[in-house]
Amino acid sequence: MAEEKRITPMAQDFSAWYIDVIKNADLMDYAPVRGCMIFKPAGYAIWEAIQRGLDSRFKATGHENAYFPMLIPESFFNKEKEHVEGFAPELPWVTEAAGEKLEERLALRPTSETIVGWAFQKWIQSWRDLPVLVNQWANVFRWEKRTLPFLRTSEFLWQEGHTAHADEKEAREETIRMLNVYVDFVQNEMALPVWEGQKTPSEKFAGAIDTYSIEAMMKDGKAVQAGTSHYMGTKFAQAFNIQYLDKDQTLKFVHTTSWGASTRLIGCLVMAHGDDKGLRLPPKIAPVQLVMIPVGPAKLREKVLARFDPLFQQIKAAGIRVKADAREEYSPGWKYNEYELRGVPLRLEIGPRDIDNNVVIIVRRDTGEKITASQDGLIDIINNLLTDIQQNMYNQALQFRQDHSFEATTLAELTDILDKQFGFVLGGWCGSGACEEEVKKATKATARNKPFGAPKQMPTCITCGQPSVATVWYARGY
RNA sequence: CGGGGCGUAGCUCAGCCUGGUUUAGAGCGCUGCGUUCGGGACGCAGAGGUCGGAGGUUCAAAUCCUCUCGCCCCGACCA
Repeated sequence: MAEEKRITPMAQDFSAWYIDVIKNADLMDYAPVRGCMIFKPAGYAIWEAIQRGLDSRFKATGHENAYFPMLIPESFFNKEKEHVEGFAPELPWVTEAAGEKLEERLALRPTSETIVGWAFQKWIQSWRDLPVLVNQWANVFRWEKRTLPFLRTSEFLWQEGHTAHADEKEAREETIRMLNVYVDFVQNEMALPVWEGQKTPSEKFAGAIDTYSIEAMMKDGKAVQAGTSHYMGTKFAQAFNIQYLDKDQTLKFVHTTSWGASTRLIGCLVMAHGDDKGLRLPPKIAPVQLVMIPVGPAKLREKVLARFDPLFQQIKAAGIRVKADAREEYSPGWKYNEYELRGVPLRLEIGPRDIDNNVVIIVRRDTGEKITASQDGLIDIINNLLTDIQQNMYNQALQFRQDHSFEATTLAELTDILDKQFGFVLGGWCGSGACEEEVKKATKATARNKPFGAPKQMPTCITCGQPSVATVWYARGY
């Protein structure tokens, strides 16, 4: 028997499990530079699916794609104090080109507020120029001390939306609109429930007035910020002098927003849906939704393929992302394991007996259930199954989140819950940074966000017992 | 940047402590041929290494010493 690809059980070592899954599912490879990674085709295909889902939503809300340069002059960062303090420590620099030292060194962008601000200043003169609604798909660099594939890498891919508006009201509406776009995408396509809410001041984006996030729960109970949306007020407008002449004939600063989601969504997908057999992809995201595998003895192979091929064409023509794997050098059993590892939602087997009975065998990745399905009306059966898997995966993730959501009224309770059960803990917060800091020191958990529509209002601060100004989710995060 | 682990075949590693029968090995993978094929098949024959790099010790270094580069995991910092 051949050596099996082995995945460390999730319960034994979650980190090892994660690395095993992404390696065995062939999503990535390590790169020669520390903290950088190669997106292999299977991993990049997931990113493309995410891009499609988000991009169509951005277009539908009136945004256009643009592209700004990756190199940003150092002086740009010094124009906004909080921004530079937030990002300076993790910037890689270009200091030399064509064999000569540069007069001003250039940062590899960690985000593009500065260079977008510079451009907006040139583009905006009149109230008629507003709003400006652009998005870019790009790579950015943040030299983090510690890296983890997809979740935290020195270079990552993302989209960043940047908008400029005439007033605060409009800009704030945009901020929440885009937050809701992320909610819609992640919940409906990635089958992941999230808590949308506002970040506490200490967790804000460097340079923002208000930061909002969506927080998803991984299977180790940790939180991942899966998307963010920021209201910048006029901070960047003042830093880059983005002013317009309003209808009342006075010069005014624009109000800007930015919002982003990155390739860490792929890590979310793995950690929130995966199991000990490997990846599980929700059908709407899965690059391959159905894999077809012919089975049976070699002498009957022609008979099988004679039905297999037209069936494949029929399924493909119906718009289902189907892959046929009729390779003879791998046994069916090997293929079953391989595609389970890769997270393909449905597997279809067809052999001589099935052909005689006018059926196929369909196996669900989410439940492992084997279904004998008639070849007549097969397309409807597949489509219904895909819909059902999508819903089931969401329900499973929601159930998991409910099972790992708690509430605490004291720091001792919070510590106890996080140590014994892991998950998200709802608690009150008095508004002081010191209390947040204390929670962090005691539990390594942070205030993830102040959720909209919290399940319950917690009246007193978990740390100091004073009346709370907000109810927050506390959790350890990635 | 601290702590730990590790660099030997494409991959996972053994060999190192105690230097010399090792002509550097194993399993998987890879190539060729044949047999198999309903849950990770098998036989036979092959290809593949300046033992991460640089110095040093020695008659002799994958093995001992020094330096260096890099990777992974765990902490402090972050999407």
